[in-house]
Amino acid sequence: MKPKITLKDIAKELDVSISTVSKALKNSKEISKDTKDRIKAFAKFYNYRPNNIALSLKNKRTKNIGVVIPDIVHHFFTTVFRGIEMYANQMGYNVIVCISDESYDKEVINMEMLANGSIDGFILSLSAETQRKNDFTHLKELLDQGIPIVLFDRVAPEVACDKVILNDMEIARESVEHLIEKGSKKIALITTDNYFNVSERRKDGYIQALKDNDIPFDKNLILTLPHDLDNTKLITEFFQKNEIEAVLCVNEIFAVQCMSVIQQIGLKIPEDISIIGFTDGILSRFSSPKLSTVAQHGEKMGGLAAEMLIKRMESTEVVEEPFRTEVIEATLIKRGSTIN
Amino acid sequence: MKPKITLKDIAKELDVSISTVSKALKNSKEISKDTKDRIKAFAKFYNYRPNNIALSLKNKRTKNIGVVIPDIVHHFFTTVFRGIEMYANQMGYNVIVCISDESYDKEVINMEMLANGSIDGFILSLSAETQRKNDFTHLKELLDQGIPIVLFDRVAPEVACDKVILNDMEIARESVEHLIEKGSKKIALITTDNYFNVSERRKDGYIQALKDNDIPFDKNLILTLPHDLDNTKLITEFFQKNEIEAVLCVNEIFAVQCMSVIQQIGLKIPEDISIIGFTDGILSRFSSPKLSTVAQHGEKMGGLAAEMLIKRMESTEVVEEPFRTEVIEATLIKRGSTIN
DNA sequence: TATCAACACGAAACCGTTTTCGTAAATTTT
DNA sequence: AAAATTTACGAAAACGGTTTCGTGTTGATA
Repeated sequence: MKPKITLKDIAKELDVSISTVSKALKNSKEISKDTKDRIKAFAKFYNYRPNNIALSLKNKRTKNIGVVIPDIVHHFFTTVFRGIEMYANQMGYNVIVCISDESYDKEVINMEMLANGSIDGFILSLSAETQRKNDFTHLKELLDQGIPIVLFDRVAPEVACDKVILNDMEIARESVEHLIEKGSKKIALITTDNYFNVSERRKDGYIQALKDNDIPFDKNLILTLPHDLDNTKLITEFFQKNEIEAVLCVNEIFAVQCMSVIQQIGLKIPEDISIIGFTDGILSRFSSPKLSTVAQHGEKMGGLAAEMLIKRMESTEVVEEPFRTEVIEATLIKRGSTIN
Repeated sequence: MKPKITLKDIAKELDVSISTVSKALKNSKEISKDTKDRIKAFAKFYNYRPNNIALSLKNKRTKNIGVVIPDIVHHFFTTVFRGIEMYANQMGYNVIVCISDESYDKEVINMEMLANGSIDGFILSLSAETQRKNDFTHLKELLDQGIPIVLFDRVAPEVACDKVILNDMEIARESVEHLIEKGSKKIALITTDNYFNVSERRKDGYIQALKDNDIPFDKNLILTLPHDLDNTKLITEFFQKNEIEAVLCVNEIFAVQCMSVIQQIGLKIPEDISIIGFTDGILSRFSSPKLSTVAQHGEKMGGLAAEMLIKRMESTEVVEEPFRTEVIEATLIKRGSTIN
């Protein structure tokens, strides 16, 4: 076992001072070529690398980004994370991940933990509970301490910081328009009450599309499901009770569950019922028929969030730039569940 | 903006020494109750929290774990990561993630980066390229420096460290046995050449099961596919060329692609052909019929890896414990793709 | 009353860097 | 030859903590 070598070790070994070693390795012209060569050779031989922790303490920056997401076993968050990691890595940053597990407390505790020097800034998506409580004091305090935050997807207007969101309402409207174009009038929305603002924005888009096309809004055509469970029974009842020609689901799991139920009932997709989901994950790509879905471009979103954060962290401007909210344009991918 | 407060700030303000403040906050009995109360009140009021970086430098431990995985947009790795994060968090550790993207260079660079003080230990799964090159000097060097490593799933015998693996061969054998029990003899294996040792172990199990049941091994019944692409054409050809009664796929994507092709051809699952996949992800749970699959218990694996790592990191034994290789028992989940 | 322990605190070292400043010695300028 | 400048390096402070080791002041003991 050969433990890491420090400047002090080199200094002692070569009988020079620590400062000389430090300067020599940084190629300072204060040091003679001779000495520099000796020191560099020695350092190289023993594979010297400066200690990140010491550097962090000295420089008051860690080159670490804290990422707090509600869940990692979830295609959308996974892709966003990938985007963050790739951009951050490229810029020489490391990423510390905490999973809030949709819990307010975990979100708060994790962020406070990391905020005490471990990271230079945060990227996060609010937990369900945080949205429900509408309590953002933890974020505000961090911002107050001068720690930059970028919020993505599940954001809150109450928090003054940079944000990256999806044009949820727009794309939901566009999706419903697509269904209407295919001749459907009785269009259902299957949604969740978990992700307040995102779901809300999608619902608004759904309603807007109906309005624009003079289709009366029927609240019975909206089904609100608990998240991620097996909702087969509820969905079956829903389809038996209502004559439905098309469905917009706020995620791909609901969508494939719908498809299953519909096919079970003996109806054909897309001939009898068309379906559109959200999240272009593997479920959408490998279902049969393939699911028309809203691609949320998670990687792009993550990349942009990281870019905004790093830009702010590295900014030397005395007067700070105003906060921006960037909108990622979602794409409706038309596949077999809406077209033949 | 109120910047973080330090011991020095408190000391100056209350006109005591830094050491007194430090001791008071740690409830040292060296300090009088009076002074302690004053200091604690002040610290509480200004929300004092010790700086993690300073602590790390002093204690020579960061309470950070480095996790290096080939890919995050992948159900299995995601669940393992979740297991790691949960256990680590509970034990007061944070997790720094790097994605090697199946690249040897990224794996090496990321690990060297983190090894210079940022983390106390690693949990990793080898990148495809690393396995191909069979070069583990980067791991050996880190171990040599006294940095503990736990390898999971994609491991290498050449590296002397703790490991957590799946009983791949056993469960593959068991899966094929299940297919044989259902009356199948012409059993195909659809595999990938990417993950050398894991795939190899599964293949061994497949062959073993055939041998145990006196079924001749036919190399034409093994289809090797490139990873994660749309292999519909290759699969279709494969099924047209060979009379197949059952299939074992080394992941769930191949399995649902198979199911698609088979249903397209007009055959019934499981009546005409049975299918078993690996990875109990959403694809398996939401396909129709539901896919029989090998649950790899990723969370458990991650939790165990984290437990082994933390145990070793926190061990104060002078003479180190011998390295262990723990085996996670996979479970074959029987669903509609093999039974009615 | 001299001795001694207990008490309550401060000084300083240390973790591993960077960086400012000071200063002998060598070299150049006048 | 004296003065000024350059060269090449070291001492020390700083980042924010912890911890060891004094030390002056009490109060108790002999």
